Amino acid sequence: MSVTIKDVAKLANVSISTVSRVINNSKPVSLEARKRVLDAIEQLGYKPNEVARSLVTRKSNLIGVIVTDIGNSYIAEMIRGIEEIGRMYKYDIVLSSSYGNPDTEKKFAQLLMSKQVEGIILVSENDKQSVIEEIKGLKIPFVYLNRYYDSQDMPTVTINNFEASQEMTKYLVNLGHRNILYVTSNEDNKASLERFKIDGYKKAISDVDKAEEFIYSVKGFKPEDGYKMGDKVMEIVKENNITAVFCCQDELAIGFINYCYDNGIKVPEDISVSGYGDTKMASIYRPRLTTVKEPYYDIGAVAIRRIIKNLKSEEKEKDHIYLPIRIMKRESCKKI
Amino acid sequence: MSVTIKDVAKLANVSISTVSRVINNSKPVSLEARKRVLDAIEQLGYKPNEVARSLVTRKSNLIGVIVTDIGNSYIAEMIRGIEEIGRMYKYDIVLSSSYGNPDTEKKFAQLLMSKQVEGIILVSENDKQSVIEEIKGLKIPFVYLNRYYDSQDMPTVTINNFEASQEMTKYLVNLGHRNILYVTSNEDNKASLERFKIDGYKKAISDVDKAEEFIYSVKGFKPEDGYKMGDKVMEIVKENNITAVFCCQDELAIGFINYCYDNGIKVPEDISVSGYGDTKMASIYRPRLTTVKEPYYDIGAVAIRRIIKNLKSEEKEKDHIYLPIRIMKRESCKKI
DNA sequence: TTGAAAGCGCTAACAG
DNA sequence: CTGTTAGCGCTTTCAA
Repeated sequence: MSVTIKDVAKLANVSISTVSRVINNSKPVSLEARKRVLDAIEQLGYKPNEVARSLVTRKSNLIGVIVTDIGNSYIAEMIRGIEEIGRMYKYDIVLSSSYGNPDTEKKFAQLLMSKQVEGIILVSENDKQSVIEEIKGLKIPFVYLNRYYDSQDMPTVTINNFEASQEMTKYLVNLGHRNILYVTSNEDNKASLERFKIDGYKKAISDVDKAEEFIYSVKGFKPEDGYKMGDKVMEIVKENNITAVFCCQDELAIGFINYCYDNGIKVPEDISVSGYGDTKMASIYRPRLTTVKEPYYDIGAVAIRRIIKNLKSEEKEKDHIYLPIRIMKRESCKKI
Repeated sequence: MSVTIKDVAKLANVSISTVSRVINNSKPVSLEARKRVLDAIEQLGYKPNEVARSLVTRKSNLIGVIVTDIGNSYIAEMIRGIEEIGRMYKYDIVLSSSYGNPDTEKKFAQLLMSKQVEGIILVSENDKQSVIEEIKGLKIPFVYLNRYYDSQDMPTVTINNFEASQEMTKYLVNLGHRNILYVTSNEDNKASLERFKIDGYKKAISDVDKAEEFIYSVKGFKPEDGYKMGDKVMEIVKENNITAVFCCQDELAIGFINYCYDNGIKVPEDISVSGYGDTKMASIYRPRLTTVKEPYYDIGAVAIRRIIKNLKSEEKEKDHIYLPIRIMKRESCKKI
């Protein structure tokens, strides 16, 4: 069997309490005893059993992370932030993928609870309030991350979508574009963040003479959806002399550029296209995608820092934390 | 505090042993008692404390996964496989990112041990034997996954790189290419899997009349590296009438195609380019990348299944498991 | 079929 | 400064 605190105590000729004390630096121990203990630990290769420790301290040093799908690069990026910062505070993360199913999200939350995780970060892509309620009921620190939907009075960390969208539109305007098509998705859902983005777009447009609003709504956020919308979008583009298409997500933008590529339409020569998110793809793809940088890594990092802070201080902070965005000026949008 | 087995026992008017028995179905319990217990559990919303359970059973139902960087899409894909299959067997995964540092890998292995993980999967990108030795010394089931380096007598799951490379080369030959440049990386390292891939390439070339070997070696595996090699590669291409470039990794291929894009060289019209891996990018990028599908999801899935099998049966299986590959015939390579 | 009791490995009073 | 002891919540003999 593996070596326990008892073995160390015996070898060092002290009681297990003393060993515990030196491991945790919880109480003064004579130099001499400490040395003997340390030697014994070294000699036996002793590692405290964290499970036993957790049982008594009720601290597992585990944070549960429930995500939709780690295959999404933006989620992977968030997890990087979560993991890296968590590590700094000696927290490990246990990962579960819900693949978007709210019931699975709930089930995982319960599962994680029974593993005694100290906090939960939920990266969701749906707007089911019931999941949030369930997790809130768990009475452990909790941060909710959702790229698509808004959740009232939830601890979360996001960007200011109104400003982000406005900024991007302004940038396009500065490039000389006047007829800019904003492609939105699921904007009918009241919880959708799209309403802020649309407002930001509208605001920017309304601030400019001779600029006109054009909004087109599609279903879905995937590259395929961006591809499929191609025909219709190009129709609108032609009818209205549109020179720039601002897509509400990078994936959509890339799908649309793929459509353009396949149909002999040159980006940005024939039309400028911008995205939103700055997923990994955006900078590797050609043409490099002009987009809004939503700082996924930082979002994850701040989320876990919040949880840890909460764990330490018991005091709740304000619910929303807004992180700054940046316009990534790349090749897919050109001056006209 | 949260409800414990005692509370359930009290409410159900039985001893805690009985409660334990019904939870675990470990011993017969009278129908009547069982019902009372079940009711009590229901009523109190009791969930067993897994930490306490682990302490006595020495089963944590946790598998430790150490990866280089979850930001690599192929690694994310492996993790998906690991997580999804692990879940089926009620295992949770705890994730650590080493960012390629061998010492960190070792440290995490120890950390995971103290959390009582039942097995470890290491997704590494270096060839440090010492890490493997360390983890082997932990005496828990362990699978080693490495896309770049070969590890003798390690439990692992891979593809047959010789065959994969041979297949791809054959495919290019069938497309009509005779002068095919194979771009390798780090081939000087004895542990590199490149030697198998190079051999596969050579074999395929030598099987064809009028086909000649061209091998170019670069440093690194990233898109940037693929980009940087562009000038030199195009020089070689021109000198030798090369019509196809077979890159040893997708990332390299994409970087190279980016170079081509930026320099007005059309792929596949001017030159065919193939990759290796079939990372997520390969099918989204334009032109869609012709490549070897290395089944990352399955690799992860099989890896954890091995661990679980091992846990159950104590018997060791053979060390290497080979998964089948596929040539993904897409747009970046054309017939000539 | 059931309950009492002994731990799993550790921390944290408490007494000295 | 140190040792003894009582648990943490649960599983598992052992007797009944």
